[in-house]
Amino acid sequence: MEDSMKTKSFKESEEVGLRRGPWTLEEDTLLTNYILHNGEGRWNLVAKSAGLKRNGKSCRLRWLNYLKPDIRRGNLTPQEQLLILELHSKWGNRWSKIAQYLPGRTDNEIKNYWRTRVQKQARQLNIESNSDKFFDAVRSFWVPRLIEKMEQNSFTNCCPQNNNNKSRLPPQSYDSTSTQTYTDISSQNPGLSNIDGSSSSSTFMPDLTTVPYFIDPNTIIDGSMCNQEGNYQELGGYIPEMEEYYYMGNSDIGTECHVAEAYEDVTQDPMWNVDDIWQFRE
DNA sequence: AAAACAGGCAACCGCTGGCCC
DNA sequence: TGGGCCAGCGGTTGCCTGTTT
Repeated sequence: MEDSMKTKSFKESEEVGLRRGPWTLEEDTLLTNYILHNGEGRWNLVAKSAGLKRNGKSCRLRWLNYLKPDIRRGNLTPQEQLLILELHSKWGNRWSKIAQYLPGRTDNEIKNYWRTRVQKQARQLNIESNSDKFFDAVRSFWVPRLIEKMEQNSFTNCCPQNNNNKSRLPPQSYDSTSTQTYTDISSQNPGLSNIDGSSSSSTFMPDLTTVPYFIDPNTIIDGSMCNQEGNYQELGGYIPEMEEYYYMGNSDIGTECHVAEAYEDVTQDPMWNVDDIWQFRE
């Protein structure tokens, strides 16, 4: 970005007395209270009416990315990461479109995740993050590990008797040449067809009948989740085009619901081991 | 203990398209 | 039809914080 343009914008903001930079608690409160009482409406009007010295754009961004009550914060779950990988393979950098499939997550958050985590992994392999080679690497190594994490988390967090049992499932070894199959989510969700309208043939998604989606990190239990009242509910995701949630059925969970105390932060894990890196660097 | 560095993320920017007059 | 306004989008920047030296 040219400095001259930046300077111009900055001066323009200053000339009309608009604030920039990080939001204060007071500003957050003003904006939140105003929107809760009056709705979103026109953002420039919102900014003025709420008594904020911000432009409408800034208010909109702050509300949508931070203040909105249904925003989910915290690390992305393996399920969400899988979905992002899948959807990005279909749509590329269409962050807002991808965000529609991750309730409570913002396009900004997903974009940041991609740029900081995914592109970092690509750099480790010394390949372009949008290249076929990188997608191959993701399919062969990253996805299986995410699934492994999901299974481990599910196992760790389920069933009280298991929590007392120090043994763990043996780590599954995923061979990149294995015939493990992944079912295209688009075959079950019309809204997820490829951009060109075809059904996907090279997607990352595991079989939906075995993998839970949109697990709340704080309420995982054996492939299901507890609502705030502690009641069990099955996992699902929101399909914007159909304006409905889909659910992962066939769960033979008991009715007792236990909230997991901790959730392993899989986003910090390196997705490749040394062998993987050598294989893709040759 | 302090400086340097790196990573994460909130916030900004310009561009685009839709709507209205 | 064209100009102005606005919302939404994706790209980029820069600050803050944690880690390393």
